[in-house]
Amino acid sequence: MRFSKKSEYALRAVLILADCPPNQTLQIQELSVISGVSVKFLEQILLVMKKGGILRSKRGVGGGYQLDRPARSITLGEIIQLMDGGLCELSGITDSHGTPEYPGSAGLQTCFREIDEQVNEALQERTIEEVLSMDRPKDILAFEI
Amino acid sequence: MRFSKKSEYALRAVLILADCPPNQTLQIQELSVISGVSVKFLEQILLVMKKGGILRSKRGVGGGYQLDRPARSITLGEIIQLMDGGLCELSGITDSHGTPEYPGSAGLQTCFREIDEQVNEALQERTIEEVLSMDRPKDILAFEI
DNA sequence: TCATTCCCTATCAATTTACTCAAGAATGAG
DNA sequence: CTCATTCTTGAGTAAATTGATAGGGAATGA
Repeated sequence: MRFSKKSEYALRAVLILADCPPNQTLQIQELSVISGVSVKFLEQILLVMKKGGILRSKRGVGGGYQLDRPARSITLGEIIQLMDGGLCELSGITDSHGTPEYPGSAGLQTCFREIDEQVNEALQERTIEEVLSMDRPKDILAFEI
Repeated sequence: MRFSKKSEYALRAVLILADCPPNQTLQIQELSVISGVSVKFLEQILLVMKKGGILRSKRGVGGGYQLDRPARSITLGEIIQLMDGGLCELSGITDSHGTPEYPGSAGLQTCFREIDEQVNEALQERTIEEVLSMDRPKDILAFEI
C-alpha cells in the first residue's frame, strides 16, 4: 500500500529543480547527490519525466535538467501517474473484472472507488510549488528537530 | 499502490459471513466457493482473522466460522490493518527515516501524511454492516447490469 | 575532434505476493 | 473409544514486481 520508489525519487528531483533559480540547469550528478539517489537510477526516472513533458534537458558541456513549465502547474498526481502508470487504485477491489458476486461485493467496490477518488483528487490538487512552500513556513518560528 | 489480495479476500469472507443468519456457521469449503478463493489460501486468512478477534471458529462436524462480534462493530480499516499489518502509508515518503533533506522534503512528508490520514479515517469509519447495506439500495430501482 | 552530458536498452538480484502442500490437533457422533 | 470431520500450523514455491546496475550510443559545443 505504497507508492514506488520511482515516484518518490521523481518527486524529489522535481522539487529540487523547482527550488533552483529559473533557467538554471542541474546535472544528473548534482541531483543524485542532493536527492540521495544513484545516478543510473535517476537517469531512467528523469528520462521518463522528460518524455512526460515535466522536464527538459540539454546535452553536452553545461547541460543538465530543468523544469519544462512552472512549478505551480505541476501536480503530485501528474508525476505519480507518469511514473507508476496510474494513480490510486486501492485494490483489485476497485476493478470488478472476473471477481465473483458475493454479498457486499458491489458495496465494497463503491466504497473503495470513493476513497480512490478522494485520494486522486488530493494528489491532483497539490502542486509542486505548494509543497515547496509548505517546507518553509513563513510566519511560524519552526523547530529544527 | 493497492491492497493485498489477502485483505481483499478477508473482506470478502467477512462480508459473506456477515450476510448469514446469526449463529449460523460457514465452513471454509463453503466460503471458498462463494468468495472464489482457494480453500488453502482462505485457511490462512481466516486463521489470522480469528486470532485478530474478528471471527470465531468451531472444529469438528458441523463446525465452521462465524463473526465474533456484530457486523456494525467491524470496520474495513480493522480488517486491512490486521491482514496487511498496517493501514495506508502511501509511501516510504511518509517515513522520513534515513531520507536526505532536500528542498520540499518536509512539505512532501506533511502532504502525504495528510492524505494517509484521510484514507485511514475513511477506512476506520466504514463498517461491514454499512458496506452490506450499500449492496442493496432500498429506495432506488437499481439496474441489473 | 574530443570531453562532457544526456539517451536508451538489457539485465539482474532481492523482495514480495499469492498460493500449495502435508501433517497435526480438536470436536463430537455413534 | 474411535473415527470422520473440520479447523490449525508451518514450511515451501512459482511468478511477478521492484529497485538497481551496466554499458554502449548520440548530441553538444568548445
